[in-house]
Amino acid sequence: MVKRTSHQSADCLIARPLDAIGDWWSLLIVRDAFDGLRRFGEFQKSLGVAKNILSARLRNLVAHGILEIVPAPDGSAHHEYVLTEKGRGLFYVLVALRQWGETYFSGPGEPYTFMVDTRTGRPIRRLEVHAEDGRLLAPGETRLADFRQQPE
Amino acid sequence: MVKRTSHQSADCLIARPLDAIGDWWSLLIVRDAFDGLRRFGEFQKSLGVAKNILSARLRNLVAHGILEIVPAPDGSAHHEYVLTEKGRGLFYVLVALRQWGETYFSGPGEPYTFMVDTRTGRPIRRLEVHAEDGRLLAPGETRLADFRQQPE
DNA sequence: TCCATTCGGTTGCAACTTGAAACCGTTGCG
DNA sequence: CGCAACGGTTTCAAGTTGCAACCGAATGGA
Repeated sequence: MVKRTSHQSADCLIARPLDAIGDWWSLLIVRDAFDGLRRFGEFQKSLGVAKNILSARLRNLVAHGILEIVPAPDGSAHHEYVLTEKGRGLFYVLVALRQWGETYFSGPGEPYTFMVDTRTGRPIRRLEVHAEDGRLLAPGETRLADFRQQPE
Repeated sequence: MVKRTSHQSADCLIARPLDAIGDWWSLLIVRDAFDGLRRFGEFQKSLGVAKNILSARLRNLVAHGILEIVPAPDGSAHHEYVLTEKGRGLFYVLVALRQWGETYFSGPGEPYTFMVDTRTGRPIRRLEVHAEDGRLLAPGETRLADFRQQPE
């Protein structure tokens, strides 16, 4: 997608995930996959993206092990795209993005939706970052550490 | 950045944050801002991005209220870019991305870094999604609900 | 004081990417 | 069979990216 070979950031563990995802469309595809969408046509209708772009993004997501192609559920000759375990790991990224969106982008009067617990239908809690000892950490109360600095 | 006016997804609360951020570079800029970088040149050196691109991304982040320009700390005539409250809200997105990266992209033998509590130097906990009643929710155990379906 | 260098960009331009539309083989279906 | 829908690929114009050159203001040094 992007030529990341040239720009070796100190922190590849943000850049490489971003590179694997590919672009914004891909993340919206993953979101739709969480919503149960599986077929090329479903994604295309939901996102309104050009078919060649969708095709390329799906191929990239499969190549990076985020989606996988499963033969067919109903014996149809068409295949479907489903999230892998790795792909389901992006759940937390989507929750974080969505809560940020809820906080800063939900204008009044808009069709406001939010995430609820499927079982109870009640809203989920906000994400929190906790220290090992359980203390709540605010943005900025963390830093990056080399593994050698860590007691194991 | 991207013409999102035409593709009205059912769930704007993922798409609009993505649109506000702009692109991958922008998220790396925000990450660097969390690491304490503030100056144009610092971002440029850290990311290795072309100056016109960096310039455009910084302008966009400021326009969306994620960064703000502050005059100068040391009386210098140059200004600096710092995270706003809204920008600091992206912390959870970065933590989620990074934990996903740690899980699936840290090859053995690589310079492995991870997030630690600044106070204790110990690793932070993994993000979790909790229901209102505190139950731990796995990926897929949530759905989107319209506010009208919600008891208040 | 004067010159050189760094900082923080803008501009020009070639290469690449994106996206709308047309096309196309296969599948499902009456 | 015939025909529409599915799941793409191809084409091509328009837009974006990124390298490199440039540039003015601020800083530093002799």
